[in-house]
Amino acid sequence: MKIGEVAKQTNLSEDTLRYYEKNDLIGEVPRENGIRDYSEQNLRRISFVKCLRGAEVPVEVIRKYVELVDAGEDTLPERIKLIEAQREALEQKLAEIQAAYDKIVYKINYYQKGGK
Amino acid sequence: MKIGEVAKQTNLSEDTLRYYEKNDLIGEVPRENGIRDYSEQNLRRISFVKCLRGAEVPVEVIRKYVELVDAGEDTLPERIKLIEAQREALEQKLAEIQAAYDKIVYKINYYQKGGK
DNA sequence: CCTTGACTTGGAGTGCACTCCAGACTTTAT
DNA sequence: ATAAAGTCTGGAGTGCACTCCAAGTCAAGG
Repeated sequence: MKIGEVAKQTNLSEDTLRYYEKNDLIGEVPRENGIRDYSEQNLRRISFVKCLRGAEVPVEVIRKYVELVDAGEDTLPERIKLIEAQREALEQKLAEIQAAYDKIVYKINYYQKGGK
Repeated sequence: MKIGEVAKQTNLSEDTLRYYEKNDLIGEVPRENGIRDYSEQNLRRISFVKCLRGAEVPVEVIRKYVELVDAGEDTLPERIKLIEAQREALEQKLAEIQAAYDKIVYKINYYQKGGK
């Protein structure tokens, strides 16, 4: 699948896809006459990356993670460590967003009851 | 309360506090001989701003909001509109982070059961 | 054959939210 | 009185994650 199609389907820009590739987030992308022809592999990784990026996991963290994956099985403990750290970070971010959300909902109710 | 103290208590840097002020996020800050002496008002607003920023609500949105607040009561409908939009944005972000979180937890379990 | 459109690269530019700094002033402690 | 610690301003610098661009290649249609 060529880059235009992938961009359309994932809702990522072509530039972003190239940027991810250049930063080793999606591994090797096969070419035909120099033109990218994304594999299923690539597509799965793109969707994984997109998901993590949606939660603002930094590019550098994702890069580190896929590097470990590609380095083979003996990186498992390290991978788990990395991913646990991210889990905690996400948990905290969830809590923070929830807090802001609550504050906002409270304000809406307050307003609608005719508060100052 | 002087800036150093505020910084310590809020865990924001002094630079960040000055930056927020310059960008009209916390309103007027009284001075004594040119030195900031934050009021209770100021402190409450700082904590509000900090909360929203923790959820990555853009500075510009917060600025707009406090501008409306300071403009008086007839901005209420507009305020509610703004805040509702943010509520939706936060809801979506919550969902995205939850999705990433789930994917990550899944991977951890997978790994710990001895997956590839 | 020639144009059109999708694709390539490397590198520069953008926007956001800080973050740091120089040089000056004040307040506090000795 | 003087040194040290805290604060001030304006402006420059940073890091991240894109985003845009120029100049070129390639394949398909008229």
